[in-house]
Amino acid sequence: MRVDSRRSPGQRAGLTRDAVLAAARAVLATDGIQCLTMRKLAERLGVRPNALYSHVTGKTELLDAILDDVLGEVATPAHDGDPRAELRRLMTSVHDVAREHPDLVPHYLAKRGLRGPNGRKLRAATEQLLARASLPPDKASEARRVLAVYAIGFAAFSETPPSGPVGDGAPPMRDSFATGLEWLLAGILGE
Amino acid sequence: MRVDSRRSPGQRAGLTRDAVLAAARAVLATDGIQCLTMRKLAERLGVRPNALYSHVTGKTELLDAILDDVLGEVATPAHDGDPRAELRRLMTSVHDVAREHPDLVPHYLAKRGLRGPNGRKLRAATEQLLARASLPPDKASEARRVLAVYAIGFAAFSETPPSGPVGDGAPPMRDSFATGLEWLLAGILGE
DNA sequence: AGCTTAATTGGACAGCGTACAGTGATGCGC
DNA sequence: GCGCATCACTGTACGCTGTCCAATTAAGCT
Repeated sequence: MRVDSRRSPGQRAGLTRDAVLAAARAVLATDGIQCLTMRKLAERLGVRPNALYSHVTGKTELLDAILDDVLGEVATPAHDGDPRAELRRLMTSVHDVAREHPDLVPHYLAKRGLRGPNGRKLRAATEQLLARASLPPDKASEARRVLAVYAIGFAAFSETPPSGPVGDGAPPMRDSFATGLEWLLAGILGE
Repeated sequence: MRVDSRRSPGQRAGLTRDAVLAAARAVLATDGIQCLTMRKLAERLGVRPNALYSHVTGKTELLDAILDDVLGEVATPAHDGDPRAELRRLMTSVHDVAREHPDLVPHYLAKRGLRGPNGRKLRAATEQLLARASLPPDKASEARRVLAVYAIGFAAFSETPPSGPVGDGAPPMRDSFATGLEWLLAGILGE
């Protein structure tokens, strides 16, 4: 991936916004968010740091874009399944995706909201499922918020539990997530 | 607060760890976490930045200490009340405190866990309430985790909602929190 | 072919957290 | 009360960060 052929000013490296995003995601996956720095990213792309700013307005926009990309990995619900089952699958998928990209969760929580297109799609899909479960719109948006908070918030706590001595009696995180999710669904949809 | 009298090396400024923490909390409250920098903090205390390192091992420890301080603001539950009501009050207090210190929430979520003494106290209190509601220990720790995730996670989403046009029909955040909390308590304690 | 546009470099700036060595007041043992 | 070790603080500096500006040149359009 690294192309460190020296270039004089004016020479092009053939960068793309997508290439930058892909490289950033690679760094994120292998080295963590601490190492995702403009300079390291540029070095990996064989480019001076400033070059990135031709394809990205800044670091936060970069992170926003990656975040929305990742949100696209969430499994979209079927249009005809049982709403309760689909909601369960959808929120579990959200939770799983969040856990696969732990470094992004704090950034997501800091930005508070699903601003990108994939995020909006996700929000719409959730609300549609709640509507199909015949919740009135205001109840639906309330429930959607509760579910989103729960799914993402849980992911924030899930990684690297301190895990003192081996197996401190607590059930694995994902099972705890499923338990709480059932409670919430019961409250939202009635049992 | 600012004492910018020049000092030559060797002269003392009479700093205390508590003074540093207090000043940090003040900066946090008035200017936000972006402005909470070692240098700005030192300036406010009329001191060179390095001086802080005599009372604090680094910035992250500083934040940890503040975080645990803040956790001390949570209202501790009564020892004899109805467990369900006490749990409701306790988690609402956690949520309120988290909302009052929004900048700390991401740091809390990044650290994942209640490491300081106040945090441990909080955890113990919650688990005790759950035990008094006659949950077996493993169920109790699972439920505690679910509740903590919910209360803190919700706070992460609560501040400055994008709030497009005035009043977009969604109920206020705190009410949504209460609604979801009832759902969870119903699931945990049975209804 | 000429001209505009956009990608890239070189260099720089301000800011960050923090380490190291020196200095001198403070507090403790006698 | 004296001597000495400790510790809080300054001065300086290092390496790192995100980002801006001007100069350079390739690519694309007419």
